[in-house]
Amino acid sequence: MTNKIENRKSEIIRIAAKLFKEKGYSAVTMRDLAAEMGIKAASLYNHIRSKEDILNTIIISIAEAFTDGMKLIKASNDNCKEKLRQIIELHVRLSSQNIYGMASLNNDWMHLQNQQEYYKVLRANYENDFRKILEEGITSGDLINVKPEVMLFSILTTLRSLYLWIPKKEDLDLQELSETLYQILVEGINK
Amino acid sequence: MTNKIENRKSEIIRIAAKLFKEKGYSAVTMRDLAAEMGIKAASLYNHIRSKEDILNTIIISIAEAFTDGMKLIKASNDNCKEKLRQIIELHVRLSSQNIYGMASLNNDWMHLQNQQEYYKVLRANYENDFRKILEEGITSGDLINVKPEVMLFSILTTLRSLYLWIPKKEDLDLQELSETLYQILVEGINK
DNA sequence: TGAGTAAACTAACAATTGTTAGTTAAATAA
DNA sequence: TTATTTAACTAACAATTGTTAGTTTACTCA
Repeated sequence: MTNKIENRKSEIIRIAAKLFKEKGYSAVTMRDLAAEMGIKAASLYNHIRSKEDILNTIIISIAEAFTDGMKLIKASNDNCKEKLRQIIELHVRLSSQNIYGMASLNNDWMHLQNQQEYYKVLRANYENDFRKILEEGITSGDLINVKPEVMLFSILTTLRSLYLWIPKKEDLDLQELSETLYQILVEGINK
Repeated sequence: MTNKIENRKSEIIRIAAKLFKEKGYSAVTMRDLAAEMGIKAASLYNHIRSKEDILNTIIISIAEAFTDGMKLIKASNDNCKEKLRQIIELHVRLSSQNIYGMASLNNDWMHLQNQQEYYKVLRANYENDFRKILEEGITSGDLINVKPEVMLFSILTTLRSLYLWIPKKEDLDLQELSETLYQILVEGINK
């Protein structure tokens, strides 16, 4: 059954993502990964094509999930601030579901070879969609008139770093986190 | 003269930091670095002790600069929001002065060996000082009553990622950037 | 001029890298 | 039972890694 192979492959990719988060893609050897799996390095190749193949799978699947999420938000008729709330929820959800993989997405995309250009297109499109939402908010008067590029940078880097922080809080309610982040990012911390 | 050695050593460290930013510490070989310097790999060792020595120098010097900056801010009698303004200015200044090195500080500290514990102490102290300033602001009623941990995470990750973004804007006035960031991070983007 | 030094070089090293080839043991399907 | 598949193994490879040893070139200063 292809199913069993896929399960084992998924397991390898999950463990690999964990190691990539701890040390970065380049510092993790196939022998490290194999040891963590309790097998020999050569055995990994029964399940995956190459080390880079693992990185491809990790990064592209998450990048496409963000693309899909943004597509839904874009298509809705909600106003700017409601869209921002949904973007925050999207990041909280995907980051909590891919705590390990988000590290590769943020820090190791430059080690992609075949898929690097595709990844960059997805990322650029995502940022453009995000920027447009902010610009609409400024135009409509919902948001303050500040350079949207700085807004985008500020909010997006916070959301992109969630993976570093979510696992530290076991008592964390994700919906509550989304709301707190909305408050801080959109309404500020000033009283 | 020690001066000439130091100059050449500084040059190596600067180029190394640039390469580390592009590919990460582990993916940069001593031959890559030498090629970028126009010399052979073995020649590097007339100036530096080891690859790790380069990383130590890059990371620790910046981490200590942040520690020094925070010490001054802590010691002042300014109120919470004024301290926040100064912290933002500190990050903008040090990030613009160390665009390459900030990447190592953020992403490659785990490859430190001798100095890793020292680095972690500096970082933990910095975060604690930052958190206390936020907690004082909440207590005094200057800031909204939201978990300081989430505030800290949100603001600090934005500031820590400045190095990714500052170089893209050549027309950027750093004082203006600090003010815009203060507005976004403290007062929010909601109108 | 001669001594000392800074900074490059060539050659080599032992260890580690990702990966392939071929084999074997156990589970599954006929 | 027999045949097939899954998933591990051993052994080895060519390339690359950080680093050392020893040498050479060119500049500085007494």
